[in-house]
Amino acid sequence: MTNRLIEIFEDEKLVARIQKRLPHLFQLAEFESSRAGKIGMEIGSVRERIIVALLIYKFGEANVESEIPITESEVDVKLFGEPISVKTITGNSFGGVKLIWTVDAEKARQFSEEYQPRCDMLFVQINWGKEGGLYYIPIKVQRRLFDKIGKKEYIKLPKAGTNPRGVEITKEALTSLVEDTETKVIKINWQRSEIKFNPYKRWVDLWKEDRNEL
Amino acid sequence: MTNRLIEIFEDEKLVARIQKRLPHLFQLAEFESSRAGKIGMEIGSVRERIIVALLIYKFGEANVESEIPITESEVDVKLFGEPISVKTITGNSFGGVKLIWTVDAEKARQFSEEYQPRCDMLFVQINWGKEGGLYYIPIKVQRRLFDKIGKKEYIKLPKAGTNPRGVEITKEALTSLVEDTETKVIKINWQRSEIKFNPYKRWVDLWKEDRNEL
DNA sequence: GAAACGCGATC
DNA sequence: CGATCGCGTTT
Repeated sequence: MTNRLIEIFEDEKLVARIQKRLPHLFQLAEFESSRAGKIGMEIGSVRERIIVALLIYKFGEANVESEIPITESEVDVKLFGEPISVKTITGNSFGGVKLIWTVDAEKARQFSEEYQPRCDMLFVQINWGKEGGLYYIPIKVQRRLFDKIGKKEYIKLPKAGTNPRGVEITKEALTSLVEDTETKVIKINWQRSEIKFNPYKRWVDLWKEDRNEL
Repeated sequence: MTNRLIEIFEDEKLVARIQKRLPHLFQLAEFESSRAGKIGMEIGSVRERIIVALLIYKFGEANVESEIPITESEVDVKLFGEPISVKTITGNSFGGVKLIWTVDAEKARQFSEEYQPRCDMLFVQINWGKEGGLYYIPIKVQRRLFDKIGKKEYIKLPKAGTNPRGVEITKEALTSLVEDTETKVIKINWQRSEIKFNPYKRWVDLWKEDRNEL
């Protein structure tokens, strides 16, 4: 199977559409995943849905397998049968991206012993008011770097005595992946649009509504 | 400040509305928090929004402070200035409810040394096809039990060498809280209604849409 | 009942 | 930077 993800990056009209529209869609996602203006980590799942919808838009429902259990490790979606992991992060730094959401010291160490890149990755760097991008990091790029620098430089274990959320890829490794010549990117200028949103209104209306069937 | 939460449980029309409508609203929440029919833990935040909307519906926006950062520990909302924690769980057992989402062994132990109940609790037991309920567990009930049985029987630490998500209240403690004579309950018969939902449709439509401003 | 697992922002 | 924290379901 040749890799089809690359077609997104070569489709000029689609690239333009992504550049125009992704910031707006991700902003909607923020409203729906926030409380008191602070974004929850579950934003990641909503953004993933937006990226999967992009795959469906480009390749058609028949070629996008989205029926993957929500707690499946690593794989989020399959395109023409090939697994893809979707990861998103906000800011200038490439630090903090989790490979697995495990904190227990022994389990984390065990993971790091067994880990090997297994999945193409779609990585979105959000950077409001600045530049970021949508990156396609092929599995072969990940493997090449992993084999070159080794797990000690590639994987960052949760620090004991603190309150982390999982095992990370090091900032240095992710930076190398993103800069690799075989990594594809669509640069995105993250401008906000104006949106008003009240997360409770919908539910208050449903509580108020007079309907006999409910 | 006398406690106003109790008014929900004494308002017969509201009780009837909750019994009729909560299952439907929580079912909507499930669709929006699922992938491949499996529910993600973030369902808790959506259900919380539904419960907060209920407070707004009953007491008015002016008396419900919902502007609390999403990563605030323990407190989810304030009613007439009093903090409330909202917790939800599915099933027959009262096990697995987290007091804090910390797994690191040292931090978890430290939490258990310092913990004391500080918040009224609204607890929803979902039990599809069976009976469950919406419980109001006053802080004084929590404190009385905590002082009686002690932290060792009240708090369950994450088990080392496994992959847990945090520090729990023991099943035995939560069962006692729920059965306390000062705990209020609205019994709920969790019947499902029929709903169709495609989590990607909305986003695919937004990708397709032809709009110049986007 | 025990053990598995998802999702990064913020101060 | 280095530290903090939210949300339970499923097999």
